[in-house]
Amino acid sequence: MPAKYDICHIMPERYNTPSCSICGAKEKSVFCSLSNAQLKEIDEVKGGQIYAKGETIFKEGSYSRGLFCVSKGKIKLSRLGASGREQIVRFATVGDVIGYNSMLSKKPLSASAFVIEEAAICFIPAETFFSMIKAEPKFSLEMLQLTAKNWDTASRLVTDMAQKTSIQRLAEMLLWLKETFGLDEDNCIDIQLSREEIASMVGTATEAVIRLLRNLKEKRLIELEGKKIKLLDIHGLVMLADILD
Amino acid sequence: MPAKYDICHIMPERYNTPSCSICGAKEKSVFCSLSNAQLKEIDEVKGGQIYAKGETIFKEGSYSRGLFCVSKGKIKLSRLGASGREQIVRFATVGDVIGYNSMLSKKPLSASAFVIEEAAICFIPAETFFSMIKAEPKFSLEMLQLTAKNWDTASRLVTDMAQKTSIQRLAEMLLWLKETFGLDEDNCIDIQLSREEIASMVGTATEAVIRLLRNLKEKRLIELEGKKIKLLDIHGLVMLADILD
DNA sequence: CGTATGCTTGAGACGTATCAAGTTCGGTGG
DNA sequence: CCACCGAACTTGATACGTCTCAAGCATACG
Repeated sequence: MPAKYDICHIMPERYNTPSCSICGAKEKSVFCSLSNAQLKEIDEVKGGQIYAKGETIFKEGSYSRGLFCVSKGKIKLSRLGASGREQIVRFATVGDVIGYNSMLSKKPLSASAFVIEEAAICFIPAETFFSMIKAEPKFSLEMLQLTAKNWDTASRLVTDMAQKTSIQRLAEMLLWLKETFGLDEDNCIDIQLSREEIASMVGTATEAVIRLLRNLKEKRLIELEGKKIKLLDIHGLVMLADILD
Repeated sequence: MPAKYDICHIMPERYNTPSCSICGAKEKSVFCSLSNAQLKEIDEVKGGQIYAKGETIFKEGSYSRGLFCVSKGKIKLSRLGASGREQIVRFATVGDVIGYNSMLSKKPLSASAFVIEEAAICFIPAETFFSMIKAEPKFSLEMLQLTAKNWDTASRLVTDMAQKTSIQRLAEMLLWLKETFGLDEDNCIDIQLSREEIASMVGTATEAVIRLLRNLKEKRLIELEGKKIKLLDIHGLVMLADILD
């Protein structure tokens, strides 16, 4: 894991932070309901930061006194299981906010955030967040809907993890990655993950992932070329993931 | 599954609903931050209902245009996996609110709610809820913290389901039940679940649960007497669940 | 060019699901 | 109150899936 800079969260701008009002992430994020004046207010207090691939944005167990907004890049959120194995619980990309859970509960962060693809991330202090909540009910609602959606996704994951076989989970995860990061012009999932990282999503061993990927390839559902995964038959993957055949 | 009454949610009072201001659930719930005037407002629009053991409060796939507040009783929230197997994702008891996720996202309910122990439940319409959010930022925050906590719990469950062996998951679930429902004077978990229901939590077959419970008994961590489960060695259960030995 | 890292393959052991009996429990009606 | 019935629970045997370990192979990088 290369960690080129050692960085803490409260930071001078190394990155020339774009104003929230022109940030591409705005429209896709919970902040879209805020007024320009309120966005200006955030601009004045936020910290911006560029993170290289592999860097840590925050670590499970520490505290967050604010929220991170992803302006660019791809992030994985994972936690350490009891045996020390990594479990990826969520991904974040442009427009997503992360790290707010700990700020809300005032409890330690329950997951770590690592950069998968170079990222630009802004940090908004808790006080600013809370004052927005007070001032703008629409924003409250937006945040509520977001957390509700997250808990929904997570509880769906619980069912999947508990009931599906590993190949079904793998199929499911590929579809999830497709939803989150999209496909490139070749129908390949637009993110590069190691087999180990895929294993940490599926909840299995890397060896198993390799065998299962080959299995999917033999079933002509996917095509493999290094780390690139091309989806040949999305419907087939859905069928497999849901035992609908 | 006895279903003595066929009931829809929008309901005349069959149950003499207690006023929110004197309801035992209030202090333990998100509503504690509301003023007496606001509670009165809820009183005027809410519907109250008694549910017998086994009854359905709402079903996965349908829509909720409000939120249910548990005034009394014990509820399980479960969803159907792809193979049609039940997966319990959460429990609710006095002071908990359920069914709000669908109201917020305007998407179908992602879980069903069944009564485990006779329950009294109030229904608060979405419009009232939203007006409270607008009027009372403290309440917004309370709700946010709640949904955040739920998503946290769920994501912890994901890791557990993916990584732990079934006996560890069982130990974990017993501890979870203890936290949720407490112990009676005999150190028995204060809820009666069938082996099948335990299986739906742990994510395994009922036969496996039986064998695993016996295993825990042989390890002198629990004692069994019918459906009652006595916890002999809580620390031991924690150790087992976390592989810390 | 050599070393490290990630990837791939194989063989064996373990855990868990499944199927097929039995047994006990709880409620109902005679 | 007892006998009966169905549901829930328990047990055993077997098969399958998956993890682990061990080794070999490809790839990336200095």
